[in-house]
Amino acid sequence: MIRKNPELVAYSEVLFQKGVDGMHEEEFGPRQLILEQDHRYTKIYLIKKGIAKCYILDENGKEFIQEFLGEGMEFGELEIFRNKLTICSVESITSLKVFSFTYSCFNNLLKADFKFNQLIMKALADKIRYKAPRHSYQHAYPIEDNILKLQRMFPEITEVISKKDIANYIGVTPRSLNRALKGLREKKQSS
Amino acid sequence: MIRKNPELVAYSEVLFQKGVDGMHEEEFGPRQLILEQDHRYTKIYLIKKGIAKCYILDENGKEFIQEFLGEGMEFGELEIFRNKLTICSVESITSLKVFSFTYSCFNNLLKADFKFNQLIMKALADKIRYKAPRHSYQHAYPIEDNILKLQRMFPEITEVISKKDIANYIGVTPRSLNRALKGLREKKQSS
DNA sequence: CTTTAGGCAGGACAAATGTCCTTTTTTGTA
DNA sequence: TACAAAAAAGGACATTTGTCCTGCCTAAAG
Repeated sequence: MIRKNPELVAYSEVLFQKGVDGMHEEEFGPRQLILEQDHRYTKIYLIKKGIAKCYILDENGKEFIQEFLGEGMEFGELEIFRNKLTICSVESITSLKVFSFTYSCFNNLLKADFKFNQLIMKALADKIRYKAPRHSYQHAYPIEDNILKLQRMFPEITEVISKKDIANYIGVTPRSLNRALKGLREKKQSS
Repeated sequence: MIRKNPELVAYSEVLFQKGVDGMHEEEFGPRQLILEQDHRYTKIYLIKKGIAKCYILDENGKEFIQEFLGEGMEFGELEIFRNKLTICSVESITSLKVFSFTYSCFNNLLKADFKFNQLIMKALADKIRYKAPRHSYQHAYPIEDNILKLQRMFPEITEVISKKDIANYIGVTPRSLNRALKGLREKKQSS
């Protein structure tokens, strides 16, 4: 559930070593807002190290977390294909090391480097494959089942990510998350 | 909410006229299962005419509709990038005319035809942009608001798509959909 | 004309989740 | 160590949504 893409980060490292024009290394501290929803940017980012969250804020100020981004995940890339505003905000959770690509650099790579093109294509397809079942699962199953699934897939989750973020990821209030966690504790004891 | 991509269908028409190898025209009747979840296929489809639904079935047999596909929408393409099983089933609603691409044809086009490559890249990005806010909106707002939004964006929806499908698209039971519709009718009267 | 199957509407109740608080625990800092 | 601020836990109640039925209506088939 903290998504990764080692292949893409490895290949980007190679490109960077080659001195591709328009690629840079950058760093961010924890809890920094990197992209803001409904804005326009001119760079694409790829995480080398650290964790970020990508979320949508609705008009009531509730945040709905789309995904947690780990090594090799890129963001800000959707806006290059159509000239549109960002749909998500991205904020670092831990401190972050990233590669940044200028738009023209990214476009050049897509055109001239078929391996890069393929990797980005795969990354987009993975994002779709990831998003689709997630929401239907969350809708169709009670909160407790969602928590169990999370814990199975990523046991150390509570050590890295706050309760509030976990609740926003599952799409429930912290109150409901607590209730479900209590329910699970009780079931565990009695068994 | 019935998504379209005229640019892609127009360009595919051009490719087909050129006689690209591995492209075919096919037709389906209404309510036909074209792709089944958790299976492997060797073709990619692109809708020329008609409407289909793309949905996920969970273990309890509930279906959650991901999107309604109209002209220019492609499906079966996610599985070509990673060698994986389909995550959705796709079923025609009306009768359907489609182009089909064999995997090798599709791969060749991606590699040799940059315009095609770009169009597919855009289509993937659009799918992501479409899915993200949809689920967060559905989660964050009551059913009535979701219905109003649907009706605003697509007034003739009830003429094409059954109540059950609409409910499965919003992610609620038909009972809840009815309740919400009744609520809306009452509000309308009193105003 | 009757029969039957399927879609649609809705009543009654149960269960899940949200809202609004208060209390407890943890954490960071003077 | 002590204090303030933030995060987490949970009680009480309201609201939303689901489940399980029943009945109505329509259309297609005998």
